[in-house]
Amino acid sequence: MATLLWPDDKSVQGGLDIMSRRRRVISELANGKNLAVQLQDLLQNGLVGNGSGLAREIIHEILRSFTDCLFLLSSAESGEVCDNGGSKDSDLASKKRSADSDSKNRRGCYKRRRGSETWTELSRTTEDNYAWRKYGQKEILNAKFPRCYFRCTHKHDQGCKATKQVQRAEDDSEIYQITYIGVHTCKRNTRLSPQIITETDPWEELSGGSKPRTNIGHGNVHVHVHVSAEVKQEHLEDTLSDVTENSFPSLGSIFDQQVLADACQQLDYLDSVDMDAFMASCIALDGVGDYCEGLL
DNA sequence: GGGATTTGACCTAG
DNA sequence: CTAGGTCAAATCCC
Repeated sequence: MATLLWPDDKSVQGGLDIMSRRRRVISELANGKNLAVQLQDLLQNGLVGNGSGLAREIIHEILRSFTDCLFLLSSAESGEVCDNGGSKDSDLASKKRSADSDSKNRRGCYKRRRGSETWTELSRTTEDNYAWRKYGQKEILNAKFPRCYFRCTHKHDQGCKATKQVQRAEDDSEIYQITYIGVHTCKRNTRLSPQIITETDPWEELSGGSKPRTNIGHGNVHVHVHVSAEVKQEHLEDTLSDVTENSFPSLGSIFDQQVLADACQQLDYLDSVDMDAFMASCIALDGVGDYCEGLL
């Protein structure tokens, strides 16, 4: 599914026309469907050799495909183009050069970006398959832990406006609430192959320390409905409700939440999955793709 | 030396 | 007025 070429920043920010968007959605869905079929074949033949790793890669691509489709569809619905921050200088160097009056007066000039392209995940890891650069940390009122602010590493070289905020959950400090704001418009070459979720202490990483600074991820499934194996079912259901009811209101009816929940859970438990159930999940996801395609 | 992080200042939205 | 989001100089680290 690496076949989807993300447009450059301008084309996204300027808004894709309906036909382009439609073509991309169809392309993504077709790709997802093909991958689901590949996965089905793979599973029918048994996961011998490195089949398990391959299956995992295919799964991640399928999930990413649906994620991208949802983004395309949701932004088409709302008609919004998140051009926030457009008033900001995008060129750090020129900002420095223009110095003094101008740049200093503009410091802090920004628009808050919380809009329809915002969603929240609960996860035991702060990592995902993107490269993030931390740009701030704030103590939040009545919050036990500070909130950390990340922007895409490619903000300047590719104009990617994606940001995320990471905050430890109050009640369960093992869980991180990750709010993603904006869609990645950078090219996907920064993404790594999916990897296994690790048990490292992400907060230690956030707070500095000797670990690598670039948050290039482990397999924190990049789908709105990410579920790490340890997150409880109610978290999953909350997230699903949030996604379908708030982020994609008119898409909500497409998804049988339980079907998706089961599917996602099965995908995360690949190692110990019941193959029949897993196959059913793949078919369910494939069905979602068919349904979307039918709508277009 | 260059890229990433830290952190106080700055600014806006509510 | 204040909480929260961002900037950017200083600092860290490879």
